[in-house]
Amino acid sequence: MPQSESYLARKISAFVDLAPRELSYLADLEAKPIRVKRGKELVHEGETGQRAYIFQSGWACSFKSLPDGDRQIISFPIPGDCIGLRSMLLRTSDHSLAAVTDAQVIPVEAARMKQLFSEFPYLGTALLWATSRDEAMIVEHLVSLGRRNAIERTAHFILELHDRLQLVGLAENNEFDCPLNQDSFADALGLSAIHVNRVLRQLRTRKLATVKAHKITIHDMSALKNLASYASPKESLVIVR
Amino acid sequence: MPQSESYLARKISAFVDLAPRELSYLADLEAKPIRVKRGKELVHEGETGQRAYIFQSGWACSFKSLPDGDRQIISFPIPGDCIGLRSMLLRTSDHSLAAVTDAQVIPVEAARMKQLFSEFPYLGTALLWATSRDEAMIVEHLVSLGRRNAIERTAHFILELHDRLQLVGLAENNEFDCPLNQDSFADALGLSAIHVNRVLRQLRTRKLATVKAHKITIHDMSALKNLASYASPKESLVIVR
DNA sequence: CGGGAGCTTGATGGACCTCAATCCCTGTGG
DNA sequence: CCACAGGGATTGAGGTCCATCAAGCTCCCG
Repeated sequence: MPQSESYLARKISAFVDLAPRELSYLADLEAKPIRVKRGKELVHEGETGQRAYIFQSGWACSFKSLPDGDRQIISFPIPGDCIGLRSMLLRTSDHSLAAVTDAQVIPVEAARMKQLFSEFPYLGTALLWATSRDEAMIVEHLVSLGRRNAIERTAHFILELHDRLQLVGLAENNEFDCPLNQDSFADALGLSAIHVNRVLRQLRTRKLATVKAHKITIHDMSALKNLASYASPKESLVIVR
Repeated sequence: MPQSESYLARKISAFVDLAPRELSYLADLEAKPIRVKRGKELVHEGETGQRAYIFQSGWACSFKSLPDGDRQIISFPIPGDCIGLRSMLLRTSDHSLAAVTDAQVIPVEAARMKQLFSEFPYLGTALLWATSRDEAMIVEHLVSLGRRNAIERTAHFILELHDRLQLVGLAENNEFDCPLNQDSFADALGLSAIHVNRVLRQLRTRKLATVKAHKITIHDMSALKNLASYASPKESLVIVR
């Protein structure tokens, strides 16, 4: 998308007002995205030499692999997300990061990030806030895996995707593009792909949501939220300038 | 434990050298702990007005409750842990925090924390690093819930507890005190208490570990690690002073 | 000595996995 | 235009893991 404002700026601006200087610094930072092919592994688990990534277009997934070949997907970064801010403090990455679709990303070196925090502390705080929000979603994901059954878990996941995409303007009329196949769903939800299929069919049959052909449509938002016991995140940044 | 140095200082010092000024600031910060009774809920989900807590003694648990009464435990804060640093940026807390045993904690107001970060940035970074480490463990917990079966999950959990306690000197000879009952295990591991019981019996029978009467003993560390596909965290702080 | 919380064990059933086969769609080369 | 291949989606059958229900047990503490 050709745009005057990045997805990240849009996301942050939904909650706090950035000064023109901050916006232009951000625009400068995001000026030269790197193109990444679908399937490319940006970060490999255990790798050293951290950098953060700001996603401008495309989807990715962060995951951990187990010895038996299984993998658990932690989250799906989407445009506007800033990945790896936390693990910049750790010597080695605790998870892998791969592009799900062709994507454009901004790699941000640790030194650059330090500069951002010292020169634009409020912008830095806003970034931290945005990533804290993502961490909170990881916790919610953990709750899903621990205490929700397959259909609740799937419903919750769909609603979460919807809210995240809506925040950056990539969802409209309870509908959004989604490049994830049923294997990806399975690896995120801790289910088998086959069972994901059955669950999706059930959601379709019950006229709650349709997942197919790279597009997800939510037919009955309130029933779906009810099924998943889903509460929309309504946080806002608490630190004042 | 009567001590000249706090658990938090000990944990941080295991990885980075703090200056005497930083250590004394920390000691000052931790001078007046609050006593908390077993079962006391320090933070309630959805509550506003955040503060952080540094644990000096006792165990706690952070968890989220579901409408049907189930709960999922996110983590068990132990002495030396700093809780709620992340959620200080969010208006409302995304989870509850309750004391599992009688405990002593240091509540830290947002203003105080800001002061710490501006006056002792390196100490602040070290704190962030320590909490990042905890976040990484939450991710590992998520992987357990998604992709490990009951016995692997339980083994992994025990090993994680062991490593965390060892780091602050609360585990010796593959043995440590643990106030958690089987219900707590169940709520953390996403299992029923009954199944936890069977799994623990199996661990005992297979001479891997014994969990009983507030004490956990690991009999065969390498076999247990192998079963859980557990890798000890070996991070260190990457930012230099 | 009584009560209660937590632990233990058995039996049954359901949710979800695994294996296997078929089908559909899309892209590719002849 | 068609044949073909391959990834993904779909459906069925059978088995496993773990939840649930129900009951007794043990230990601690008043």
